[in-house]
Amino acid sequence: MKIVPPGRGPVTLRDVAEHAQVSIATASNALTGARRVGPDSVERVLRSAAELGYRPNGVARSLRTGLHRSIGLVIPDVTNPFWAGMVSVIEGLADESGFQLSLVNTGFDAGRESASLTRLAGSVDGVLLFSTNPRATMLAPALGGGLPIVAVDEGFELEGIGGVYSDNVGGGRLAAEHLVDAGGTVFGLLAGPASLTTAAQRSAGFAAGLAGRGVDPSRLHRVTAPYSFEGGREGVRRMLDRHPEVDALFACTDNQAIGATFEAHDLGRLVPDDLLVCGFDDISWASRITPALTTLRQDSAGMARRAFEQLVELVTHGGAPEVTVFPVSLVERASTRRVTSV
Amino acid sequence: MKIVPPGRGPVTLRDVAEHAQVSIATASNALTGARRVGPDSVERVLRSAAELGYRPNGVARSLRTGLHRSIGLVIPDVTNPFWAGMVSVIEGLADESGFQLSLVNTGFDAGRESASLTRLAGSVDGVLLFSTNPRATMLAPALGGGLPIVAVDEGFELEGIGGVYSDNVGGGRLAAEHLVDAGGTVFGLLAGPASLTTAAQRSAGFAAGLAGRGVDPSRLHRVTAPYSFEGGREGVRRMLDRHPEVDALFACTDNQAIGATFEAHDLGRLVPDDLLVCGFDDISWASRITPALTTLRQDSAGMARRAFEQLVELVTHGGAPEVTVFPVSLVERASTRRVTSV
DNA sequence: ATGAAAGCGCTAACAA
DNA sequence: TTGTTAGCGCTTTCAT
Repeated sequence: MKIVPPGRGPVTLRDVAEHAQVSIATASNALTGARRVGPDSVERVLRSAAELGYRPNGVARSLRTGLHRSIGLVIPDVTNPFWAGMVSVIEGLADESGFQLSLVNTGFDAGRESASLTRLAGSVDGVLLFSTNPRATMLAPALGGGLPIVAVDEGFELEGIGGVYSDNVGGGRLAAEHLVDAGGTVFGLLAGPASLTTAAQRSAGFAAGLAGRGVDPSRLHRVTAPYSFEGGREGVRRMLDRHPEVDALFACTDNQAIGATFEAHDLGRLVPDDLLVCGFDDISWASRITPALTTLRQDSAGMARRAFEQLVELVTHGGAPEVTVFPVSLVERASTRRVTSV
Repeated sequence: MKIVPPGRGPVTLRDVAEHAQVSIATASNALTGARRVGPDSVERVLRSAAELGYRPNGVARSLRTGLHRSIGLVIPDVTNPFWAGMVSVIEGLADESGFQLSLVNTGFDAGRESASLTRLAGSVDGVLLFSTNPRATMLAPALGGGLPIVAVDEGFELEGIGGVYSDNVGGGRLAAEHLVDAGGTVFGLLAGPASLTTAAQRSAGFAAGLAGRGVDPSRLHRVTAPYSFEGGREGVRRMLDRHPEVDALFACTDNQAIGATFEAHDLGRLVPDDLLVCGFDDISWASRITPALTTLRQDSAGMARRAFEQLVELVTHGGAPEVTVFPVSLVERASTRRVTSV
């Protein structure tokens, strides 16, 4: 069982061919099934390969075929539970399909994003891009190579690449309507960095939703903060400092919403009684904290799957890039449910 | 600026050489600095390369040199904040050193772990293995290839591979002593799956610590549960169901401890007054929940850095594998601080 | 200091 | 159905 050849390194296709008494081409075809091979030969080749412990050299194969069976995953922050969940789903799918996953964590740095894209171009067949939305021109070099890209979650303003997004505008509107219905009168919007399309869209949807409910713009106060727990803490502090009359808060992200909830608590403001809070994402921690967080659920698993499948499609059959928008749904929990409700 | 050649694909070294009027070998050497090259040639080559937009083909280079400038990261669950944090640190270091990162998420499946190791063997220079601890024999094929491996966090019982671990036994002991000091009288141990070395070691340390404090073994009750929030919930339910007299709980993981805290709350047991709770890891959520969780802090960033550096050392200079053990420290918070303390 | 050429392991033309 | 052979793009002897 351990016939691993003498001194030298790994077994090559040539070794297998010799051992099976066929040409190297036949060995290759028997293994890959690229063209018909006599049943007897195929049998011998398979046996030899197993016996010698042959492992095809992927690098050589890549050099020859130009394919890598590998995709890149460019993400702003693995530490964020929302993205971590999607990474997990995508990794599972990639593994099933025999693709490797090259992970890049940009830390919201647009420079790293474009740099990694150019670097990945040489070693992956395509990339799933959770963009920090750098100007498209920065990415021209990477895209010039015709690297298939599917943008996910965070929008990416460029023609010719696929996209999988949530209905962020609709979600923002739902949040606004819900907060009004729950008894909010003065509204705080904890937006994300301006460069993030999700932040821009959710904010826009929120403002539109309030307007639709007849809320005067003067009753909407906006603050910008990073997409993180600490961002939420710090953001809400600024918000309540400047506008203590705010009694309903929409955060563009659950991370922020949770941070805001804790900070509000530390500032002596009870959620939901003194402050209604609504987040976005529905990460698992949203339902764990007290009070449980009302939020807009994104179908992250569905988006991850769709994005992966579309990328594989682009890579293997080279179809036309598509854009898919997933609906979001309101998940009502304690953070917007006042006991003293009407 | 856009002299990218006619119709065909990417610029090759040959193109650069021709443009610079030197041999292909000289072009290579000018670019990599492998051997001395006349200053004038080096100048021309560099200019040509820049002008043509030359990007070296990493695959071809790998085939020739046998190096990939890529490392594998095999982890049980990216979704777990503790591991996600380490992934983030490692990714940053890899990027700095010009290594790519191939991520594998095993989902605690030993089969996937060994399968991925064999697959990675062909495309990375080494791997950081957060093992689910399959029998070492399963991995023989992967290791036969002489693939450099550094085990991290979860121990891996095999000679000849590096390791970076926390002092899990010591941590377990500290937890025991602290819970005794905080007023615990009957102890619950929420252990992890038997296959995980961290679970085994922390449990052993905990039992030893109790014994050291003169606690009779009959006052220690043990339950096994997955390393997850839900595992913690479900585990503590079983625990309190069978042994309602338990008034101090040690969970092998913060995730479990937090789940346990919430479940205890739902069962009407106040933490810390009815139940002291101590976790392990010090993930960021530990200090966010109410009551804030007492836990054993691991130096995850330090471990990640050490592991990465050791792996790079093994890959580039092939030194001898080492084992490093990091100390852990008790972080005392509200979950073990009774108001009615002595 | 430079060039010519071999070849890493594999797949895909082209022949037979 | 099978074999022979030409490279994929690069690094690296071996000559010069």
